[in-house]
Amino acid sequence: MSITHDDIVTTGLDLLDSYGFGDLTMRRIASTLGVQPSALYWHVASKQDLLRAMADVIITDLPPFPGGDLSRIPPWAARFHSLLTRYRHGSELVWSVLTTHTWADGLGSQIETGLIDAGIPPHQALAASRGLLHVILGHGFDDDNRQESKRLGLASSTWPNSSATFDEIIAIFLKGLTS
Amino acid sequence: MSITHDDIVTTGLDLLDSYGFGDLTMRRIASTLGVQPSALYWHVASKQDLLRAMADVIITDLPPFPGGDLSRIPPWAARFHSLLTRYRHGSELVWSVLTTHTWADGLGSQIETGLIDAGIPPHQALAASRGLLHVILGHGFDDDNRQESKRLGLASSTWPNSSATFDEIIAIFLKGLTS
DNA sequence: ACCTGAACACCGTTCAAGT
DNA sequence: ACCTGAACACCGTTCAAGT
Repeated sequence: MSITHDDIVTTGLDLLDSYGFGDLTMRRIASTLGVQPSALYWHVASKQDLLRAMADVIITDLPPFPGGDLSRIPPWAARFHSLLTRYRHGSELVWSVLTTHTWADGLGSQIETGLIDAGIPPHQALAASRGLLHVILGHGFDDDNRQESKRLGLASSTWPNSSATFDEIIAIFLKGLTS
Repeated sequence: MSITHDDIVTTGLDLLDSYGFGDLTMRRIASTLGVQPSALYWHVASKQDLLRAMADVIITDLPPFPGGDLSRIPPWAARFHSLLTRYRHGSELVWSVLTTHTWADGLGSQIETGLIDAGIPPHQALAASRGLLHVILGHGFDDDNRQESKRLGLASSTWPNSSATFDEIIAIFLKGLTS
């Protein structure tokens, strides 16, 4: 029986969870699937391509950015945050894909037009959309690394609940946008 | 004449500028210095160690976070941003060092106490300090990548002045903090 | 003290050849 | 159609040995 594209993506996400982003290699995916490394390239154009497909899976349940009503942004952001933290190193993966693809422009401009739709002046909407994305992804990435440090025993001092801190940051940002 | 620790750091920063973060390798640094790769390990414990030293150079002129007066934060943030963009891929480097070192805790808690000093409620100060760092580093990283895309000819549509957008984001964030 | 030489255990990717 | 085998051009790091 043949290996499928989905098998590769699923195995990639599994290994991301158990070994982390830095140790996610094509060769390891291949050997996990019991196949030669070169076999992957029949189903996948490159590692970048695979990472992009994995990121797509992680954020596949992200609802469209809510336009018109600013009060619906915090729950949307919280949802985004929870999707990112569902996989270990999920933020790092999504972030790395976002920065190397036009995907960022897609989501970024989606947020931007949503904000304009909600009455934010256009010259602020671009800045706000970038700030929002960076806060969300940066927080997730930061959480990933802190969790990693704890796992390695180099735990820094106690760290407050991440979701509460995240909500607080979003609240601050939104307040600045509307006042 | 011998190679020095500073030579390695300087060459590393040069190669970062001309080849980017992904192509910054120990072997390339060594060959640029006319030396064997293994020779670097007499002066430097590991690549991580070297990256940390490079990041230190990049942000060496960053003034301490201004406590007490919130109005001094925007120029401080702008200074930080300009230091990050002085080197190509400087944000990526600093960001990667920040997330793997206790350095983040150092700068993070410095910002946190500065905010408390300025009258921000303590339960907001932690969230705000993280948000501020993520906005600054995320923006720089994003700029790096956009510049890179332009350099490779895959330029997306025209992109407004980055510093103005950056200042706008900081302004939004501060307004949310004080209102 | 400082570097070379050689090795170890890896990478991503390509491509002819097999089935 | 799908995979193997073998190679190419790389990595970071270690360590005995040279000077």
